[in-house]
Amino acid sequence: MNEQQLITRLRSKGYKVTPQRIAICQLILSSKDHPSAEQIYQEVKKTYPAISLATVYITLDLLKKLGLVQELGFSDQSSRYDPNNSPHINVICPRCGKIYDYEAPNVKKLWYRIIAETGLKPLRQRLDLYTLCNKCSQENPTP
Amino acid sequence: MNEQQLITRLRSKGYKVTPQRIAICQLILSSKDHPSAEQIYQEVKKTYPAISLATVYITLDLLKKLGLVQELGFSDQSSRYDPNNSPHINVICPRCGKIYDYEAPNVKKLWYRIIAETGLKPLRQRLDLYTLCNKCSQENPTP
DNA sequence: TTATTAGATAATAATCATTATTATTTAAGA
DNA sequence: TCTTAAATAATAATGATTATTATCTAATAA
Ligand SMILES: [Mn+2]
Ligand SMILES: [Mn+2]
Ligand SMILES: [Zn+2]
Ligand SMILES: [Zn+2]
Repeated sequence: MNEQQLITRLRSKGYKVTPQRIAICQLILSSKDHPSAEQIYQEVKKTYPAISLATVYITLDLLKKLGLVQELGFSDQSSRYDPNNSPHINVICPRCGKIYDYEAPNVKKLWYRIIAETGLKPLRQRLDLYTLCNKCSQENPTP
Repeated sequence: MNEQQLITRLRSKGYKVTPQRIAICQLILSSKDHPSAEQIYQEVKKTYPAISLATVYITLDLLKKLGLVQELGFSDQSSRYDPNNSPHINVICPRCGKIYDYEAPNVKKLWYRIIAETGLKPLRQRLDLYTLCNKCSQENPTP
C-alpha cells in the first residue's frame, strides 16, 4: 500500500490526513520486525520531534480498526504490531523478543486445510512459533 | 497428571508442597477454559478464603517454569493460562474472550509438517483462531 | 517430638504499559 | 478566509502484574 492509497483509505473512512498519521502509518505498514509502540514513537520522533506517544497509540488503534495491522499482545513484553494479515508464522525468540515472519505457500495451504476441517470462519489468526534466535542460542547454550 | 504425580514433580524440583499450591495447580491443570489469574483466585478462594492473589501469580509462574502451563498474553484482556502444551488451536472470541481448544490429529500432523519445512526446533507454539462465538454472533449480527 | 530454617504466604506498595482527559491546534469544507 | 469537528500534545489516571516484607510453615534432623 503506497502513500496515495493510504490517503484515499483514510479519507474514505472520514479520517483526516495529517503528517503525523502518514508518518506513523508508512512506518508500521512497511515494517518487517513487528515494532512496539515505543519503537515506532522513537523512530517517528526523528522526523517529528514534537510527536506524542499518545498519537502513536491512537493511530495504531485506527489501523487496527481498518484491519491493516494486528496487535500481538504478550505477557512478558509490550505489544508488537504486525502489518501482515495473511496466514503466516511469527517466529519469536523468547529471550530477546526478536520476531520475524515465516511465510511459505505451504503454511497458507495447510492452515486453510485446518480451517476447512474446523468449519469455522476466522476473522483473523495468530500463529506463533517460539524458538531461540541464533544470537541468543549462542550466548547461553544451556542456561 | 494426578495429585501424587504433581507432588512428586514439585518435590523433585525442590519446591515445597503446600495446600495452596496443590489447590491452584489442581485447578489450572484440570481446566478447559483457559482461566485468568483473577478467575483462578476467585475459585481457589472458595476453599482457601485467606489466599492471596500474589500466591496465585507466583504459583502460575512456577508452573510456567516447570513447563506445565503456557501463559497466553493479550492486548485487550488479562493473561489466560493454558495447561495444554501439545500443538492445538485456541479458538478465541474477540468480543467476550471465550477460549476453547480445537484438537484433532490433523492439526498436529499439519503443524509438524510446517515445522519440518521451517527447519526450526520450536520450544512451544501458540495457534490462535479468532472468531465470534455463537452467543456473541447472535447478539449483534453485524455491528 | 521438638527445634531449626529456608522457602512460602498474605498483605500491600510499586511499576509501567496503556488509556483517558483536556487545552490547543489544524485539516477540510463552505 | 472562516468555521468547526477532529486531531494532537501533554499529562493524569488506570489496572494488571511484580516487588517487597513481615509472618508463617513444610521439611529436615537433632
Ligand atoms: Mn508477523
Ligand atoms: Mn488451549
Ligand atoms: Zn534472541
Ligand atoms: Zn463471544
